Amino acid sequence: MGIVARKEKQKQEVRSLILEESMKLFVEEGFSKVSVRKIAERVQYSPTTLYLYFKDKNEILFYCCESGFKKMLEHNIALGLISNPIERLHQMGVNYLNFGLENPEYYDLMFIQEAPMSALIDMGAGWSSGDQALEALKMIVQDAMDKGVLVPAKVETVAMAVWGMVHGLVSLAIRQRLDKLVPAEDVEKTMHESLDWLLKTMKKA
Amino acid sequence: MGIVARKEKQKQEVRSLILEESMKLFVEEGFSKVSVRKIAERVQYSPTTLYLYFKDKNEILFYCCESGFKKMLEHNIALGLISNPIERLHQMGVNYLNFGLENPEYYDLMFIQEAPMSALIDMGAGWSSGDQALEALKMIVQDAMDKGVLVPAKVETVAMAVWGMVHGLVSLAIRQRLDKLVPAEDVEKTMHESLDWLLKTMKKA
DNA sequence: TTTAAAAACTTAACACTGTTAATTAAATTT
DNA sequence: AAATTTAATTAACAGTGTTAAGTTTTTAAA
Repeated sequence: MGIVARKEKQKQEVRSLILEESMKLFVEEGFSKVSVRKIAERVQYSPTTLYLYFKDKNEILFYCCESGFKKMLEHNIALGLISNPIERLHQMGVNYLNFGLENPEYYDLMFIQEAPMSALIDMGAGWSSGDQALEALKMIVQDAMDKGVLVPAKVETVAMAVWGMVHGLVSLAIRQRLDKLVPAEDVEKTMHESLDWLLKTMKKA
Repeated sequence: MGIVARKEKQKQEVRSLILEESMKLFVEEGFSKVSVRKIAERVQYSPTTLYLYFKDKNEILFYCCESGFKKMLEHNIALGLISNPIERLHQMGVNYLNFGLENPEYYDLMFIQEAPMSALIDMGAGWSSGDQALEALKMIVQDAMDKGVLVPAKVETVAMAVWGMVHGLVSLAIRQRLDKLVPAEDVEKTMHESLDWLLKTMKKA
């Protein structure tokens, strides 16, 4: 069955091509400007052909999202080198803020838009990439408590608090809300100060 | 010039009618389902007539947003009764979480969507309702520091941290992300635990 | 009161959007 | 070479925000 394998490979190549061009498009022009027709034009196929490779637009966005998580995880590779769990958590937060601010379009897709989650439900799949990131967060929090540098509490509660805050900061910044609290030029700095404040505050005295 | 005044009043009545029906529509059917044509049908005008009363759809959404803030401020009236600033801050956070969870469509518009902020820029107006809410937050934080129940820090930093966290929790919940961290039935409870944790943690020992 | 001007509203249209059904073209198997 | 399967396309539906041009209604002036 060498021929059927080759066919399958070709199909995968077209899929990859569609995803690649989709991502280029939405990094260049922004999430809201991405349309099926524009993607189709880029890959030199008719718009309806995309539906032979993906269920719908949401599914395409879902896979773009996955690639965003891959990008994010790359940012966190060096994290393992930091032994102090509080410092590691801090750096993880810094990386999160930076990723969000540097890749607002990806961030939007990964954590704000509902399209990828709708696709997830339709596909009956799991949020594997996201779960991986959350697992890493919980591990660090657990580790910090085990080593006694954090006041004991339910791990999920603290993880949710930390994630909530960094996500809150990034999403408010992306959506032009934080510049209502401090001048636009101070937003990024103050975001980092807020994160510093949280970690200093939650650190066991 | 009683006649010109009456005309102006009539015009305001049509404006109000449009806004009322818009809000009904988007509370009933959700933000994403609201369209100019649907609003027009409800108010029994042609779609293009709405453009005689509002610059564009964003402007309509902006005013709906304003009414959302009014709703939110009502929730916070009883707040003045609480004298302990930490407790007041805590209750403010609880109100925020509840408002978001109970009025996801309004919350979406007020803090997640970019449409109202775009309208703001186009109109050259200020975010008066939002500013009012943020001012209240800053006041409480300042008060808490003055009374020595909070570790001293820059007010904006702490205010941003607190807002960031509650917004993060609500927006992640609304967008179906928090149920990836804890089971769906525990989301609301854990959100409140996270808030409790933050306030307990930041409280001066 | 009739006529001219101004205001209010509508129809038609443009340029988009995601998506489906029917159809044609290409590749593969018989 | 013919039949069958696969791949891709065209046409179309139902919807979106918005603008320009035309119509009706109301007001002001002659």
